[in-house]
Amino acid sequence: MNEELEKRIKKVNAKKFGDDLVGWFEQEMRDLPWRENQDPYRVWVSEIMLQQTRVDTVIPYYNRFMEQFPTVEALANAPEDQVLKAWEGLGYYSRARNLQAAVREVHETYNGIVPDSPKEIFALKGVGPYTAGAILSIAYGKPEPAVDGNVMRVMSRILSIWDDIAKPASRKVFEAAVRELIYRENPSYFNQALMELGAIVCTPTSPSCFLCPVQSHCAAFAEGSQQELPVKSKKKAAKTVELLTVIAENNKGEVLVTQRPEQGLLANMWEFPSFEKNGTDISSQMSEFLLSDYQVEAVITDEEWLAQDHIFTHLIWKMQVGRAKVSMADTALPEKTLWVSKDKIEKLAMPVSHRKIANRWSALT
DNA sequence: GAATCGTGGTA
DNA sequence: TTACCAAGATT
Repeated sequence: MNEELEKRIKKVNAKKFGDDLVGWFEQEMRDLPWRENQDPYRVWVSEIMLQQTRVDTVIPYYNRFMEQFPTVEALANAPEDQVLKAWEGLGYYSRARNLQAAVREVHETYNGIVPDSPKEIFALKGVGPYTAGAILSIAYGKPEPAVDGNVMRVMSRILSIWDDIAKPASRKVFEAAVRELIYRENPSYFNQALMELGAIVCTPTSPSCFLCPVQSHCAAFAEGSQQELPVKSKKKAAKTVELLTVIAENNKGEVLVTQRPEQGLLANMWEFPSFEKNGTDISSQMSEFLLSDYQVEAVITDEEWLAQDHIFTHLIWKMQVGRAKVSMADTALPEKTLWVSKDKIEKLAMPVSHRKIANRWSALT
């Protein structure tokens, strides 16, 4: 941290800043399910779900999840496919697998008690610097920084910090700043208030400075630079991949599905057989694919192909979905491949694009 | 340090 | 429509 910034931090009246911020939070905080109590497990689950995900999106998932897996023990003992299914639609599915792996470690190593030391919490799978600080402060009241995107935005304005917040190294600057300013009377509310302020008042575009409880402490407001902060570099555009996807039905009304590899994109999720398009003879590509990869003989039916896009952050799938009639192959299927009925396909965890395709297939009655 | 890893909402 | 955004972690 440079001396310039150190000087600005010293100039902030930390006591009054905390009083103003936490006082505002006590008045304005939203009534959210994970604020019901300070159960470390409940706090933990909420923080994992909230990673890169909006509050409104998380709420219904969180309520269902806590009903299904109310305790460390319940989640530790649950089948993994059930946990993944509970996560369906939330995205970043490694969060679900890492969470369960970490919960199992807490169950076995810590007798079901979420540890309260920075070193032990940080060592848990899926728990990084932000989440460790969030659990320590919110569940255990420890004065640890919890620096997320909100906190970087708010503090960049309060302290006029022009570091590029898209760069990983910048987080440390903000952690150091928060360490100096943290409200030791109530670290939990202080951290939550910084995030709440970022979500409600100190928004990315057109912040509502006129109703900000810490306006008088804000360097950016004083110099009129709140619209220019934080500095955030742009990310590169997503690549597009063209896929062919097949709804392959047998004569029992079942469809072929396969489970993705346990590493990488959409790990362990179920999907309809798909492959990268290579040319214009898509029907023949598809029957060759079914034969070579699944030992299934099929006739591509002569119906119109439907389009389904799947937009990721760094990737776009443009999918063309065809249907195939399989003359019942009693030969064994490859590993992690199944014939499933409409009832069964609902229970599998699928990414949104394939879930939409499944729903369209089911609607064909 | 840059790339990877989802999804739905919004300007 | 495009681009960006949202309580980040892992590789």
